[in-house]
This record gives sequence, C-alpha cells and structure tokens, in this order.
Amino acid sequence: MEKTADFILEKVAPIFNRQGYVGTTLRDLTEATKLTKGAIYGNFENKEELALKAFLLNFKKAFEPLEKAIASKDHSIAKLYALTDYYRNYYDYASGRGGCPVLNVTIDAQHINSKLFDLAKQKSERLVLGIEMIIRNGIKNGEIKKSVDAEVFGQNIYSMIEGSLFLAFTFKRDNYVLNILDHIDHIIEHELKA
Amino acid sequence: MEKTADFILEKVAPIFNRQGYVGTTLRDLTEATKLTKGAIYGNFENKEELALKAFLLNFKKAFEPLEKAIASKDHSIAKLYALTDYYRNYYDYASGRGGCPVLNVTIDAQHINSKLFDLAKQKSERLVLGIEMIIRNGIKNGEIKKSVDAEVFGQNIYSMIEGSLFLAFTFKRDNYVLNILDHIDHIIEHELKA
DNA sequence: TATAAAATATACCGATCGGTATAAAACACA
DNA sequence: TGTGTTTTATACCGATCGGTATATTTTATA
Repeated sequence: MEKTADFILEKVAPIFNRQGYVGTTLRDLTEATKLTKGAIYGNFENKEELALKAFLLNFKKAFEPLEKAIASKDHSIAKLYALTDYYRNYYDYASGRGGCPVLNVTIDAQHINSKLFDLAKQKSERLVLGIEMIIRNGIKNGEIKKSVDAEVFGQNIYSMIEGSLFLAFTFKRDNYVLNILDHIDHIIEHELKA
Repeated sequence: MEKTADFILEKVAPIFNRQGYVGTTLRDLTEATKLTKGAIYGNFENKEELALKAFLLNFKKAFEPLEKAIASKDHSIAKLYALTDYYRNYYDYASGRGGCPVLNVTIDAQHINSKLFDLAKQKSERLVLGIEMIIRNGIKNGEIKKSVDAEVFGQNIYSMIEGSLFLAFTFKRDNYVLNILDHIDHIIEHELKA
C-alpha cells in the first residue's frame, strides 16, 4: 500500500538523518514504525532504497517551503531577503528532525554510500545554483550591481549558511545562524544592491 | 609498545575520518595496519578509545600548524591574515586525509557516540574562541575598531570557513574556500581594521 | 644461550547485521 | 459469506560485528 510506504518513510526519515546510513539498523526502523521486517521489505527493496527516499523526503520537507517563499517574490532583492528570512526559522525546524539533511547526508555518506552522497551533492548544487540564478537575474534587470560575480556570491552565501548551521547544530543554539544571516543581509544591502 | 600504538593510530586515523565511527570496522583496521585484532586490542582498550585517539591525532595534525602560524605573529591583524593564509592550503592537506576532522566527527558522532561528539564540539569551541580572542586583543591594543563585536565576528568567520570546506569537500574543488577567504580578508580590511 | 616477560596471532564467542522464505492475517470483491 | 490477492508477521539464513581467551612468537635480560 502506498499509504504504509509513506507512513514508514515519515517515521524513518528523521532516524536516517540523525544516525546516518550505517548507523541506522533495521531494528531501529521496526521499532520506530512498530512494524516488522516483513512489512518494511514488502514496501521497499532494501535499506538503501529506504535511505534514499528518506533523504528525499527530508530534503523536500526542509526546502520546498524555501523555494516557494523565493518563488512568491517578484524582485531579485526581495527573493534574497526571502532566503535569509526563511533560514531564520530553519534551525528550529531542522533541529527537531535531526539537523540539516544536506549537511548530514553529504558528510555521512561521502565515503560510505555513493548513491546517497551523489543525491545530497546534487541538492547542494541545486541550492547554490538557485542563489546564483537570483543574483544573475538581478544583474540583468538592474537590481544588482553589474560588477557582482554571481557565482562567487552564490557560493559564499551558501557556504555561510551551511557553516553557521553546522555550528548551530553543534552547540544547539541558533545565534550562529542569525548572526550570519544579518551579515548576509548586510552584503545584500551594501555589496549587491545596485 | 608505544611505537606500534602510534603506528596503528597513524594508519587508522584517516579511516575513521572518512568512514565515521560505526562505518569503520575492526576488519578495516586490521587490513589497514596489516596487524591482527590481538595486536590492536593489546594497544587499545576498544574501538571507542581508538576512535577518540584517532580524532585527536587528526585534529592535531590539521590544526597545530595553524596555531603555530598564529602564535608566530605579534599583531592581531597579522594573526588574522595568518589564519586565512593557513586555510588557503588546508583543503589540499585535509582532502588527502578524508576531510576536516572537526566537520566530519561532529556530524558523524552527534547522535551515535557522545564522547566522540563532545570531543569534536570542544575543538570547535576552541577554534571559535581562538578567533574571538585575537579580535578582542586587537580591540584592546587599538588595531581593531572598538565597535566590533568580537564574539559575532569570531563565530561568523569560523562559520564561513567550515561552510566553505563543506562545499569544497562535496565538490572536490578548493575554490569555495579560496573565495570565502578572500571575503574574510575583505572583512578584516574594511570592517575590523581600525 | 636460557628464560621470563611482553607483544602479537589464532581461534573462537554471543550478538546483531541486512535480507528472505514462508506462514498468517487482512483485505477486496463476487 | 466464500475465495483469491495483497499485505504483514514469524522464523530463519549466512555473514559480520566488536570483543576475548589462549596459543604462539618476539623481545629483553641475565
């Protein structure tokens, strides 16, 4: 049943996010779902498929609202502020689900499971390119200075956010993220804005 | 023998760094050292002790040169530039040993092994406080603007570096780090310097 | 070179791993 | 309600996990 597959993923996704691929056992999954291996293997081929789909769910839940918030704005500068505003609440959301899935899976799976790593890497690329594209469009329509290197700023902004999230999850405080976001807002205002 | 314990750690440290705590098996360790379990358990109490000491070795190798480079400078601004200069070569060094140990162990061990996580967390704290202290001293001796918030800048700089390393290791290119370091140099020059 | 001590190798332990074959239960539909 | 189908539970598989007891080898000392 489609329904129970979703139910399983829902229960299992935070566990994979927290404990990583090898750190998550079938036992963890049966306990969390209160189902048996029979039910789980009736809905998923193996642990890997489960981990891949769990990551996709974690990513979707975390970043679909961001992409919608950005899409809802018309202007480039407004899109960038929608980005920083979104991340101001991101720590509280993500900490309840075991941290940032992109950060976690990239580092967890890098030398352990290439399919999982490639998927996470692909999502990082999408996020970076998303920011780049906003900046590029901003330059095109005159909202952002022509002298700005969209690639560099896109990468830098994403680095800052992901790095501050790393610290926030390490020390269980969101001030690291908030301070970086203030800095990014400062960059938007004083280095990007035309 | 002290000698073989060091030998084992030397061989084993990059493996723990790459594969994580649960992802590293005793079999990996015996294969890498070409020793048997008997030799390993004669020198270390268990896998956990091995992982803890492996992390400490990884950290020491990676960050002792940084702390020496900073200590070798007299002035605060010079210390900060020593920091960014050091990280310009860090990716090449660390990628050969499986990435940044602080980043890897923090995320890998967070929900898996609390001793290991606490150790990594403690090292992050030390690095952040180190940067903060440089800035604080710079303010005291007039090299850095009195208006600067040392805590915020210290945290932000570390976030930026760790975040750019995350991207660098993800895409196996050091440009993410180099660009962030240029940005940090820009901050030093235009926001910190008195 | 003989011998005690230290270090390493071998062989084995119970537990748990991911995964599967099969039995039981739940469901759909006539 | 009977029956065929789908889904879930049970019982089990070989492999490997971390760890240990013991045998063997190496080393130091006399």
